[in-house]
Amino acid sequence: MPATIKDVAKMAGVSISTVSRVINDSKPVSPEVRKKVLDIIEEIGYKPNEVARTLVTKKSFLIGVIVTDIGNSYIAQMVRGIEEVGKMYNYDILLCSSYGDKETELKFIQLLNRKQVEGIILISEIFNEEVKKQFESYDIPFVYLNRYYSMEEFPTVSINDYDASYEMTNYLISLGHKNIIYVTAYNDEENSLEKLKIAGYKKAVDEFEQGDEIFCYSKGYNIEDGYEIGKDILNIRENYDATAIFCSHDELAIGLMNYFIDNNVRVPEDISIAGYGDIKIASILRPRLTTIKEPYYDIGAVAIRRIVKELKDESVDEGRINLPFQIKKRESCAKVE
Amino acid sequence: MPATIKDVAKMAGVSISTVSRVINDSKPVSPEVRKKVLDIIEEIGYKPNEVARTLVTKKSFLIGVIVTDIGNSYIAQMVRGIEEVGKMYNYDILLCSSYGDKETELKFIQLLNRKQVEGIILISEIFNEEVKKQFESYDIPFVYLNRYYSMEEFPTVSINDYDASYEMTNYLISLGHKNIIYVTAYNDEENSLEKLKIAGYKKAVDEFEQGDEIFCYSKGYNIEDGYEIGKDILNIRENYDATAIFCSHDELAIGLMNYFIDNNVRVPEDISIAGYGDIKIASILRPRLTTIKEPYYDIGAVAIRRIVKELKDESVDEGRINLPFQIKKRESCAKVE
DNA sequence: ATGAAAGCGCTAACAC
DNA sequence: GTGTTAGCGCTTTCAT
Repeated sequence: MPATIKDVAKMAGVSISTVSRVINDSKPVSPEVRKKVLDIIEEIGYKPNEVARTLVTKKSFLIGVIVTDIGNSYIAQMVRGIEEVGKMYNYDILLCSSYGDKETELKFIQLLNRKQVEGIILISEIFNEEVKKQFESYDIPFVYLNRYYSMEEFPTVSINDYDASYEMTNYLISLGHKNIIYVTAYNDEENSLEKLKIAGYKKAVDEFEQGDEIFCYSKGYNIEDGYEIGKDILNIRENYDATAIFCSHDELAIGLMNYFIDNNVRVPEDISIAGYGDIKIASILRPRLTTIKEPYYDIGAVAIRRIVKELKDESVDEGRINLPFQIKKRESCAKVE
Repeated sequence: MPATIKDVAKMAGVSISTVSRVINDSKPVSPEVRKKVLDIIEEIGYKPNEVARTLVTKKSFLIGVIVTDIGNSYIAQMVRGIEEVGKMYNYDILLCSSYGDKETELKFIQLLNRKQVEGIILISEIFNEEVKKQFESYDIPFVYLNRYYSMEEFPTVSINDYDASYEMTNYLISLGHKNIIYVTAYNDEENSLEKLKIAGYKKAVDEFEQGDEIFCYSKGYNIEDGYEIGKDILNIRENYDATAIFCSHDELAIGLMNYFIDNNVRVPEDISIAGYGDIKIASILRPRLTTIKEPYYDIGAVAIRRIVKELKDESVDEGRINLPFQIKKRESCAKVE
């Protein structure tokens, strides 16, 4: 059994309140007594029990983070941001993985509440409306992070996808590309962020007036999905005289690039490819992927910053916080000769 | 304020002990009373406070995990294994990042103890002897995971690096390679696992009798370090007539491959490259990297399994647990013509 | 089968 | 400046 505050008090010949005062610096204690207590603490290696402390102070210094899968590099980056900023305010991270399951997300929200976390950040990849009700019944700050879907009126932090998509398309146009294929798995889902991204792409193409809107639909947003549509893309390229591809996610672009390498299509000589996200691997690959940098680390950092603020009763910006994005111009996109 | 067990008791017209009994199924309760209590719980949405529970039961159902950086994909994989298996036993993960700092590792061990975690898994990349003393003063199960250094007598789980390195070298030899360069950042550090890996490489080369041991030293084990030694490697290749490179870590191999691509050296036509680890990106790159698969997910899974066992007072295998590895034969290594 | 009461380790009035 | 005491929300004897 580890030593308790009682043991310290007894050995130091003082009351437990005095011990509490010295370890918390909460009230003045005479220098001699303070030293005595500190010595005993050192001697027996006493460490305050944070659980007992939490029970009375109502402060657990714990933030619950529910992720889809920490194995996704962009999620890992977000968690890094959360963890690192959280630490600045003495908060620790309770990590749970939902693996994309609705019920699991819900269950973890409950569990984290029972564990008395002071706030929750949900990093999801699905649309789960029930999460709303769940949170309404609890009274702790939370932030909702989702790269694919938006949940209305939910505090979140991201980038302006419409602008980002618009800018990237314009960049491609500025390179001399006329017909640009937009690749997505969008399937008319109500809350999909793809709506915005597609709108941005369309706007740029419309304004340009010289090219067509061309869409190619993948099964999903993973590398394999990108690889699978490689053949379709090649056909579309012939039919529409397309010279560039704008993928709604880096993963799709990477899968596609691999398909091209495997089939002797040169990037960017034969075709240019742009992605969306700037996941870690995007700048490691050859050619390096031109893409939109979503600041994952910062998104996590701002998310927890918001929670900490709310916990301190400071004013918080309502709803969505948009962070700046960047167009990363790299070798996968070239000028049209 | 959330409802407490008292509220439930009052509303149900029973004592708090009875409520406790129904929520824990710890002792028989008459069906009518049970139903009444359950109804009230449902009605007011009562959720037991796990912190209060922990204070009396001494079970926090929390495992502390200290990582170097969750942004490293292999670490993320380990954490996945820990989290997923932990969940099977109702354990949650308290995640802390040390970013490779000795003092931070130590501080987190203390912090986690104060938070009453039931076990600790330390995923480190440095050699930190003080961790030993730290753990000796606490009395909770722990596992030490480190891809670079070994800590004697510490419970750990990994692969047999000597065997793995030996097998990979032999595989390269079987492909017809005579002179194989071994790339490492090994600098004579006492507890480096590189010792074992180098020994395995040497053994295979010695037994082969037809090639030379050739070493190339990088500054570190990261992608950039691999890229930086590209020029040296090319020189060594000329001088020693080397046809294959065995990198002590995938990251080095990837950096090197990028250097080659950037300098028009073809892999595997001009030179073969093998890595060590099988990090996520190894099988995404083109050519896909031949490497040794360290089962990161399983390593994490076994680590927490060990802790849970110890917590249940089941017998645990002492010290090191070695998991099987695999030689992943992919396109970065080819037969010598 | 149920309730009263002690106590987990700590903080925070409240006295003195 | 220091000690006494009442909880925090819960589990767990111990009676009944």
